[in-house]
Amino acid sequence: MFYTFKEIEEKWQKEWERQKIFSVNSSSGRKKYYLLEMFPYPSGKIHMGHVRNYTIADVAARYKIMQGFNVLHPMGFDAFGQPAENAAIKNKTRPDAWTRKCIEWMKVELKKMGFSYDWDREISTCDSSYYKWNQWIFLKMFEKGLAYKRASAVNWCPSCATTLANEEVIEGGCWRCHTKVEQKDLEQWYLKITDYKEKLLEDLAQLKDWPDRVFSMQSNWIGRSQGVEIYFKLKEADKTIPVFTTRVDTIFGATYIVLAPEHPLVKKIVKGKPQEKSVLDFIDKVSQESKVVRQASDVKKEGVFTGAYAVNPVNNEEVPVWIADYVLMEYGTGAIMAVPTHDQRDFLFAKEHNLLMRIVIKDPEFKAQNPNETSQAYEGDGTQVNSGQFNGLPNQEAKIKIAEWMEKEGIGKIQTHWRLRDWLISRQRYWGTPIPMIYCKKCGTVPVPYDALPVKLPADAPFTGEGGSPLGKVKEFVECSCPKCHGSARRETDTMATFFDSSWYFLRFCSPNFDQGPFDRQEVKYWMPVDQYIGGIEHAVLHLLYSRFFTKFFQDLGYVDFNEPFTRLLTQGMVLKDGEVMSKSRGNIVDPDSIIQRYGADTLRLFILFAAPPETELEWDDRGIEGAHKFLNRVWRIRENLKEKADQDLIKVMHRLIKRITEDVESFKFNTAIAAMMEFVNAIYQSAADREVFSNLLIMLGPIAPHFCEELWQSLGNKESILKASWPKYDPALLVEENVTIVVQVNGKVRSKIDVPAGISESEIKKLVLADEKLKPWLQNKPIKNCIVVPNKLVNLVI
RNA sequence: GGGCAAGUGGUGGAAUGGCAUACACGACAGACUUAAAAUCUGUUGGCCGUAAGGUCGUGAGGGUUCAACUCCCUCCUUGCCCACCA
Repeated sequence: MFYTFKEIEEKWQKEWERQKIFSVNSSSGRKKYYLLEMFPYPSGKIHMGHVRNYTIADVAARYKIMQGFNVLHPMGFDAFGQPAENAAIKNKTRPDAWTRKCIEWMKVELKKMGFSYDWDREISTCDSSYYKWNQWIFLKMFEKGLAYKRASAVNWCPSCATTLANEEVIEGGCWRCHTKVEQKDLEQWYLKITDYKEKLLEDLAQLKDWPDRVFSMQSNWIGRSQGVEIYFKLKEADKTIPVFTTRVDTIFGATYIVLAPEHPLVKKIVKGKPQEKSVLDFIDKVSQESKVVRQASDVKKEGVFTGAYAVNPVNNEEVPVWIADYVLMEYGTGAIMAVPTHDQRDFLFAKEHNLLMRIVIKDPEFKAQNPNETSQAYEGDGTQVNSGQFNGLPNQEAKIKIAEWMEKEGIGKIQTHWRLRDWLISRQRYWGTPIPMIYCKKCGTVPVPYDALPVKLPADAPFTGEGGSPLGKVKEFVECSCPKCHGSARRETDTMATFFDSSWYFLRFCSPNFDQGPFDRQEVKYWMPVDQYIGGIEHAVLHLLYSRFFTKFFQDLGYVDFNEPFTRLLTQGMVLKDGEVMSKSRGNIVDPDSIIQRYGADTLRLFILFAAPPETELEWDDRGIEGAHKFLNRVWRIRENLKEKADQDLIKVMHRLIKRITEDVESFKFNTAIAAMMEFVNAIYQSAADREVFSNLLIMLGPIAPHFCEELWQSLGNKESILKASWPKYDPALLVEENVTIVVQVNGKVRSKIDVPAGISESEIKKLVLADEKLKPWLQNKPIKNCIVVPNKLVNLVI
């Protein structure tokens, strides 16, 4: 006999919607709880990753509702982006029509899962009522000098025909299509996220409930490194070359310096020298190499001598100036001091080109003082040698002393360098938020006035896929009048990166229809910050960093009174099939809808929570889903055998399990919570359960299998939704056992178990243990050296 | 190259100093059935043993401890992040 999941699920989905049971407002007297999942890109179908993400969140939401919280649990769509445009090119549709259809399909599937969303708050970033506020935020940033336009070498994806942010380049390829990224000189809009680098790094410390992984990924990405900028004077010209180092303790071993080939000084210092031609040839060669090739770590380090010399300021030694491909213009000062004995790259380069080496840090384990005897650079700690007045100091101590001394002497400056770059947000794409800027021949770059927002995206544009901004081809869009002089002017035709849209959507959910600003400050004050955020680890750097940046910006504007948007973060693991990530290209996709058809949403929810803890990878198993379904049927049948009065022992078991399940659900250990419920059900089958016992089981299973439990709850005669029932409490008095089983070990090995009354004294336990017949062969009258007693648990006899 | 995480039965996993393998899947057996499915009830880490029981066992090796999957050190493997970053 099976429960009829299809009818039951449809019935309750309709009922929840009719009652508007998940609609919330800020005027409730209850304590707020804001639960948020990373909103999806509307591709049209939900996949197992979505199911897992949203099921985890839904259990938490329903649990919090039952705990009496005022739970905000919204859903929306990150609707701008390239796939819509690509689909438009392929299927000859319009991106907005395609996107809206996808959203409708997706909503149907999300609703079939029974998720507890407040659909009244639904937002789509492609609605002008949303992206109007993207433009508003952009203008505010422009006002504050945080949005600016500059020409520079940018990452360019030839396949997507658009620029990419640094964060969107993964191993030299495009994050979306993996095409090798090229460098292109373009004038583009940037956001000055670097203004917030210190705060973004420091405030990570507040995020105690974030996974360590995300924490370290963010701090790696921001990449603070402390060191010294050292000034090397050029010998023949009145010029100084600053270099940056984190190893100022090795300065006395700096026997040459190396500039990046693009370094502006290079061409000046080689002028007229015999080396001029070889240097220019080398620069030419390097410039033709792509960044990817150049950054591959196995490539041999190449370089040439410039013919110039500089002076090492600590010992006035003349050192040759080289250029080499392994020095990058983008990092530090674009020039390095080379210490071949204590840096492996410098070592290889010096060997190749026969450059002077000098040991300045003595490896405590290694006796050689002659660099020729070493086969690699020593990068560890040691004692200073050949380092003038700093000889004999441990290098870590010398690092500080040398830096201070150099600052005093005016030959160096203690400095901090950062890896974080400004955020490039211009995209040469149609399906995004138009950047609200106007170019006037007379007035220059002029922002669109606030009251002229939104700058609406024209309904259609010619997509050729050939690159260049499609908006540039829409005459009615481009041509406009200058807000200042009213003369003829042109609009900016690039659109914003879609990560802009998702950097503040969590604020919009607090007041999704507010039209006086991006959000209602009172509502935000009530709901924010997000108490629990749930999503994929793939957003650990991009989206989470940008959202933190926006939040800090709003704080500086005085619009919010907190500095971090997400108090707790849970990053759910991926769903695998046969050990591999489910993907179309691998052809190992399991479609959630087919599982819902066959077993129902409740079974799918139960399985996906039971199969693995939320943070770890989950291996999809078709047999496991059968098991989950069987369990629900087993619960269903309990109702037929309810007794007038439950067995007293079962009640005790129940209280113990209420404790365990509550603790597990509270800490998102849904897999063990379900295991405990299964034990509970096994205990019921071995015993006699009554209505109350069964009700408690239903309430606790409710967040996991909501339709199923609502139906049984109603069949017990309850008039209101199970969501209005309060979470069961356990009676601590019933947890106390009269007898406990004590494990008896001899020399750490289990040899016996004895039942004793709970809470008896150590000496009584010892007496009982020594009387135990089972232990006789092990003890054999050997003297007992030690006896460890762990109350109510274990005794260990050491002989 | 650097950083972080993980490694437990046939499988997913549980236990974070105190009985290793909870719970489930799978497998095997029994009950019900003309039969099958479903359901219910058992058994199920390896080795030795008819059994009682013994013994080995949480990637490998070492250490701390009365006691280690758990803490420390070395190594191996896998995954993720960063990376000619000075």
